[in-house]
Amino acid sequence: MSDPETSERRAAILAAAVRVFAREGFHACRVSDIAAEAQVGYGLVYHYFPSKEALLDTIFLERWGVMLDAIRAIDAGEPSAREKLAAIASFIFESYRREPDLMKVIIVEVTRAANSFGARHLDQIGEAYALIGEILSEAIRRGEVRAQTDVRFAAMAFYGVIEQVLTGWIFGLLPAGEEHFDRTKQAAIELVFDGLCGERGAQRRAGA
Amino acid sequence: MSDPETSERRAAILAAAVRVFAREGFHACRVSDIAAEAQVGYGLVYHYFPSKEALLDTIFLERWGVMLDAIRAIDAGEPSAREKLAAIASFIFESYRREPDLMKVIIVEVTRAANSFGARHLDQIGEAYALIGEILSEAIRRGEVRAQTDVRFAAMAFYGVIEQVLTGWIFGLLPAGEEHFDRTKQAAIELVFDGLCGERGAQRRAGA
Amino acid sequence: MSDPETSERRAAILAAAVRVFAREGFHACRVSDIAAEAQVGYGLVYHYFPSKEALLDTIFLERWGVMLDAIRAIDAGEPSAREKLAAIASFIFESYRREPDLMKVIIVEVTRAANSFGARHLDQIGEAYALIGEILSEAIRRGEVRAQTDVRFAAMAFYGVIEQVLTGWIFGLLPAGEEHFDRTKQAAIELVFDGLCGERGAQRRAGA
Amino acid sequence: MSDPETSERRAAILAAAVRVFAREGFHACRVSDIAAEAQVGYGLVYHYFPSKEALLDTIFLERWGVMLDAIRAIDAGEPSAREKLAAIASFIFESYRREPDLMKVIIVEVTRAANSFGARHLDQIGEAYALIGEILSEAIRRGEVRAQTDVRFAAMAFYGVIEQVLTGWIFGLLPAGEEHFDRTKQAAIELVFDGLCGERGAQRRAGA
DNA sequence: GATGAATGAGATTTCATTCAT
DNA sequence: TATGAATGAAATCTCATTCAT
Repeated sequence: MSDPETSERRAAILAAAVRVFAREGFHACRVSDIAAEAQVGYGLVYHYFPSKEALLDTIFLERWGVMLDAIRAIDAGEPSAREKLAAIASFIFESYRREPDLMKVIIVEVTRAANSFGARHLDQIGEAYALIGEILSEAIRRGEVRAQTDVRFAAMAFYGVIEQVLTGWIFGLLPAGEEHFDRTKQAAIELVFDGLCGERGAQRRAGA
Repeated sequence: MSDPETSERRAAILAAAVRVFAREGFHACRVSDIAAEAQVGYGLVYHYFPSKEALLDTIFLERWGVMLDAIRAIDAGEPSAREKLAAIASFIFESYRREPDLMKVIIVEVTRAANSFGARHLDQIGEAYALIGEILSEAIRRGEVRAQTDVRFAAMAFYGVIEQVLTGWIFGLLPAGEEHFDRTKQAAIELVFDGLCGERGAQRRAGA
Repeated sequence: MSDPETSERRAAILAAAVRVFAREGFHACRVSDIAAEAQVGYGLVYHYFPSKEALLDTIFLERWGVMLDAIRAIDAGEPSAREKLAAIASFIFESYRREPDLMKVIIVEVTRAANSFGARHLDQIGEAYALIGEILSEAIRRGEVRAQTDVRFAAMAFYGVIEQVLTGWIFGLLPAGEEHFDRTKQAAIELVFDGLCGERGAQRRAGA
Repeated sequence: MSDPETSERRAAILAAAVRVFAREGFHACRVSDIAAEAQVGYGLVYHYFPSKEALLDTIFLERWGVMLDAIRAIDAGEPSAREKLAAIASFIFESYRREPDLMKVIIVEVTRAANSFGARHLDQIGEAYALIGEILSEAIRRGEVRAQTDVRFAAMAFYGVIEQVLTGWIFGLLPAGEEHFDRTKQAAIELVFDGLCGERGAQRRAGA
């Protein structure tokens, strides 16, 4: 109860920070905006977090950790690489559907911020690519995926497709309604596995 | 010669801004850093540009315009969609090879900056996706690409793969030596057209 | 026992404040540092003292009162001015030997702090000079000290010598080991009474 | 002219800082008070000085350097130790007469500030004592001063007498009018050389 | 054109103090 | 008594921008 890590107010500040970072951007917003959004005095923000940066670090680390765990669980649970990647894409798209602000903050403020937070959390970011890469390596061994595939490239490409779709949603360049999530997830998997002109993959799925 | 748009000093300031934005980030750097990099007094920056933001706007608009022109030219010149997209990927990778700082700035500071420059230049950014989308629409009509493909999605996915590779180079997560540019370009096209498990595409190219 | 003035915790807080003020300085330290040093919650500091300033006021007033009492007792008890001043110097040096932190705080944070605590406690500080001055006035009447001596000046000079020695110890500019206390006390009295070149005084004492 | 070290505005800021530090104390005053006193925007303070602390450092170092130079010159120029110390006392008292605020700042905020500026400038402060100590060592060799004198102690005591007189003036505990400077200087030298009861020294001077 | 001194709004952060428990 | 979460005034410092030269 008195553990500061589980304080309700702390959680409220974190949630407010997500909304404010998403709405105004990390650099454009002020700590007092976050405090106001959380309906607390802004001194309390500094009671729980040493700095504005620490807020974003905490948000990212917590969420990214959840994603890494999810990827590991998927890797352990699903049978084929195709289903694994589909599950990963599902998880990320579902994350966006449920918490678009959080995903926006992670992508816009961390994942591409090569000069600040991205550089700081490179290990965490790279870990995601590595996990996806391992799934692909295994798929090559099983014959699921072409042998000559560059695993590292393919992992990044797969993640790039997903992140770009998210970016499209964030910017309003791609329709984001409920009905699109599933279709887009399917399309992403199809693209990565079968390509734009691969009838075989399409047929295989049609027959299934 | 006396056209302020073509002044040598102006160009030096712009080039310096690219280097400094790439090195330190737009928010972290100071106008005086840019002036120092350009070896001019920082008052001169304000002689040529109304604000720090205008520098980044200018950098982005100029370069993005060149890219849009290139895409249009490629669209007009190449025979097949595959070759068109290959040429576009080539152009972008080549741009990075020649001017990595410039591309880093565009991707990191503009293209994903949903709350600031990205939002400001959404029309320009969207135009690129639209052009790629048109290439794909045409390809569907010609039967080059599966009919059921969601063109908007596919355009973003294609660009997402490219941007992610660039991001990998920027972060040092992907090997960036000279020899990788071509191979990666090929892999990107192959992935998008043939997918990870499409032998047909690979064979087709092997036979060519 | 239940008198808040004599509470054990209160005393612990006061003692902790002395250590912390001595170690970090009044301005540089935080109330929570004092509470941590006293091993109490920092709310308790405010239970016993109305403010951080009140802590220093209490420390100073308490100790300075002890010193004034001691001076008065010495004045009443010792026969000659020389012995009186020697006893005063002894008392102060002894105070530093036993409680260097306390004396450091009094000198550094109060006695010379012309814009804050020094000004606030000017009456108390001046009282010490006045008492010493009275001893010297009496000594002049008795012929112990030169008639033309400016008593106020001499009192301050005497105290100045003592305080400077303490400052030297505080800063580590003067050797502060046990063996130096007595020697320094003698030297201070000799200097004030006999000066640097007065053999007579030295001889007189040697003969005694 | 354009040397920032000799800028008029910079000098105005420094002079204003002296007045404000003297009037309100280093900790109690705000940088904006200094800027207002100097009649400049407070950004300019940071144009010339990196921090509020740097202002005090600069003030101290500049002035203390002048004093050390003066002491060295006096050491080289005067014949006897008595005259040397008299000249040093003169110089310091004269400094206070001409620039009481400056001397107040140096004594109150630096020379006794064991936890902040005093500690930072200990070398400079100690150098003054060392120079005075050398004068006394030489005086012992020449027989001017008792052989058994502890030089380090005596140097600090001498300086302590002077500083205490200054403190008395600062606090208004000692009369500070023009006519007192000379008398006090004489008294300080007499005290240190002849002591409170040394007729010999007094006679010697009376006869001179 | 070119410079950099000058400005001041505004941001982060600290920490003495209050107060509910 | 005792605690420490909560508050917010206030301080330092940064830096984009202006402007006199």
